[in-house]
Amino acid sequence: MRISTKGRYALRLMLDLATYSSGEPIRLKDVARRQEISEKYLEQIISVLNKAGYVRSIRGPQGGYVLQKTPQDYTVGMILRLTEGSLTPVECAEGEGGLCSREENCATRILWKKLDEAINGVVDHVTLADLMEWQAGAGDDYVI
Amino acid sequence: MRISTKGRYALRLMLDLATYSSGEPIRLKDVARRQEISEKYLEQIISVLNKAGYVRSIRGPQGGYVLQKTPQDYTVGMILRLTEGSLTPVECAEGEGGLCSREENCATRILWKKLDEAINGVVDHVTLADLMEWQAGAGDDYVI
DNA sequence: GTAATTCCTAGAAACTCAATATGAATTGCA
DNA sequence: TGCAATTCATATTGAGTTTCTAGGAATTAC
Repeated sequence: MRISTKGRYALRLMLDLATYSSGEPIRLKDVARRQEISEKYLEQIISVLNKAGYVRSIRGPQGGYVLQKTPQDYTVGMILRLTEGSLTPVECAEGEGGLCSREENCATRILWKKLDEAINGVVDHVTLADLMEWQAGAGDDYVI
Repeated sequence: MRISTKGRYALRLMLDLATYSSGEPIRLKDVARRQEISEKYLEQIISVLNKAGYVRSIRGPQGGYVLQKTPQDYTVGMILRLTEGSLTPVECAEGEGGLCSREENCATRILWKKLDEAINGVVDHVTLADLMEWQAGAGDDYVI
């Protein structure tokens, strides 16, 4: 039950854009160098974020990317779900059901729903702005 | 970030053994029929549970499996970790660290630790006995 | 001794992951 | 106007994982 590199890199990418934001567009090459991630792989990842309107791209020399909104407008859940797909641990735990004949009286489904809620409780309440604060060193005593 | 069928089947297998326990050993063939899971696949899964001492096997005719302990002695976390491997969402969030050069001031690591705690908070507090109760229909108003 | 069961190992088809490769499109600037 | 820097789009690939299936060996109640 691992978060893939795609989701993790997307998060670091967005956090990098937030951290090094200065009005000027930020080149992917610089993100790749700072985060030690392949630039080509980052291209694929940011393409998803771009199509979703999470970042704005400027082409050509002096081009790059900027965040579309402020860091507190992006939850970790938004970014992970976009790049990673659903975060629900079991398919039958999302939506209203109808996927499984065993659904009535299915004890494990109740379990998966609880697990889903616990995961959402974290990812939907932490924002890029929180990550920036934690980065500054105050992370250990932050409580959700 | 999905739980694989192996972990889910292991849980249903253990729950089935708990539910249909009667002193007599329970044949895998019956579990397979009730749970609609391939018997051959179940063999592989129960082999892990057997080696870990979670179930006891009786060979030969009238053979089968029985739970080694009572249902409240098995947490969902024990069963999933055994069959699924670690449940930690990102490798660097388990143990004491030393895996990553970026570790100091790594905001995302703090996030992954929080997510890990949230997941453990569910799986380490729900037992097979809880699942049995939920199966009986009282699931919806159960609160951890 | 036979049939019912568990036990063991190998293999295979499909899928996912984590990139890499190649080149086209766009555009600021000399 | 043309060059170079950047984003954009698509295809491919190698490794690994998942989810089984296959075949048979070992054990044992009757």
